[in-house]
Amino acid sequence: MMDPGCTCENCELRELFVVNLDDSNMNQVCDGKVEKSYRAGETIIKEGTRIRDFTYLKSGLVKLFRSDQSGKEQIITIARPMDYVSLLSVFSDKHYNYSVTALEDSVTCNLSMEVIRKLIHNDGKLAMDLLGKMSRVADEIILESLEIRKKHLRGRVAYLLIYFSGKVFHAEEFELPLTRKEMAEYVGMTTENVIRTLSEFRKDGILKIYGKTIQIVNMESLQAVAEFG
Amino acid sequence: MMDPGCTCENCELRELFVVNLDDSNMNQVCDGKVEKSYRAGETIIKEGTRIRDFTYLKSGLVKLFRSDQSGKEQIITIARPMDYVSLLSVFSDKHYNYSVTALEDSVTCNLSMEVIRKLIHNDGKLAMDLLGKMSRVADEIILESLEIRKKHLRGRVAYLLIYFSGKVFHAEEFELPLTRKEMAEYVGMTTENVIRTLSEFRKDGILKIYGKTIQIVNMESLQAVAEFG
DNA sequence: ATAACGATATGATAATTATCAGGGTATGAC
DNA sequence: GTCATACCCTGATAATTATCATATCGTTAT
Repeated sequence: MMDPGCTCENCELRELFVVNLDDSNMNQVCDGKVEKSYRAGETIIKEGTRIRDFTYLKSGLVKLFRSDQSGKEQIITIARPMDYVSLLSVFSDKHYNYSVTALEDSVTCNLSMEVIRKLIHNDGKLAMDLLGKMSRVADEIILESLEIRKKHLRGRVAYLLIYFSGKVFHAEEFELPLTRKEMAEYVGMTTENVIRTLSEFRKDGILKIYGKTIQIVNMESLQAVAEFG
Repeated sequence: MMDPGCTCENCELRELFVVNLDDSNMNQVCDGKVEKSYRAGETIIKEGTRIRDFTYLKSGLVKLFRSDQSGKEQIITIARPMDYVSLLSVFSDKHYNYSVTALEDSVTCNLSMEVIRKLIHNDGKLAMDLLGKMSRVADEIILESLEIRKKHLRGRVAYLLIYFSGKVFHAEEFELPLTRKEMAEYVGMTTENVIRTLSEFRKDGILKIYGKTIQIVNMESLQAVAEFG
């Protein structure tokens, strides 16, 4: 008999994570599954915590970051629905070496690492699937970081705006899910310079800014800045 | 009967890659195996090339890097023996998005991706092993890049010297396997400033420099610089 | 309502880093 | 041998970026 609380059969994640999982395995995963809701700003994972779950983002938006001794934070990446949240150290480490907090209200799906490990042992297709995903995610983070590193301040901010517009919100007008300070922590510059750069873009007629709401008026210019400037 | 050219049984890599591979699988891997030698400076993998092999570094030292349109190179990481060489995109991509060249004379062991894929399908232990390794390698690259990003020039150069001294050569005196230009490409600064910074360390009595040979005279100071300066 | 706080904003200045311009030396091609 | 080329080195200057000071705005706590 099925656990009545198990809704994985209809979960949109099934397709991604467990394309070819048969029903018996499916139920195994489901039994260990926990869904958790978080409000914007809430901590989902705290650096240093023991890794017990394999965590997916079902809806919302989160940031992965780490803090140094002095408490300053560096944002590693931003995860969207269907992304891993516990993506980096899950298979190589006992403890998280980064934190995760919700930027918007979010829901995660937590599967027991225990169960995942067993499944991988028995299901080669799943293993290949996971290797592919991990590989792609790591790849993207590394290339993005190299990309950002070689840009000047204007290019970095432009890059970030294009990222949100194109990859996250699919719109030329959107509400920034990050504070100016967080934007700075993401692309490695100071808060003041993020603000200054946004103001410049506004003066140049590239953007309109209403607090956290950004409207990209001239996408071509912005792209040119991201590319060269 | 065994292929007489197959020497995997005694290969030091066996331990790493195929700890629990049984003899039948072992032979499968061995049959598709090719060992290749490269001279310092030779290209091992060229960005954009189709991925066919799963490549290990058996001996030597190599750099992974990518080049932008204008031909400028960014070094992603340096791989030592027992490291993957094809580490990033192997499981997620058809083509390499980075190049690899030998810094010292090197030998690689190339296994057919085809065979690896099949093995993973059938061997859960191997799959977990690979997931763990990939996870660790990606983790290290990402954390290193964040680490370097938050340092000033002096800290970056110090970091690099400590890396070579501690992780690669296990000695306080060693021959730099990178040119000053490559060091700059690794830590994201200009060649001139790498040279200047090395000179400063020399004037401060932290290093002795004889061309490519570096002797770390005052490791405590160097570590302090890497940490704070 | 007011105080306290954090986020946004801008300007002036200082610090850091890149660029440019000029040296040298070594190495391999011819 | 000498030519070209790539590497190493240094100084002067320009460009970029961070820091510091200050002000406004909005939110929350009291």
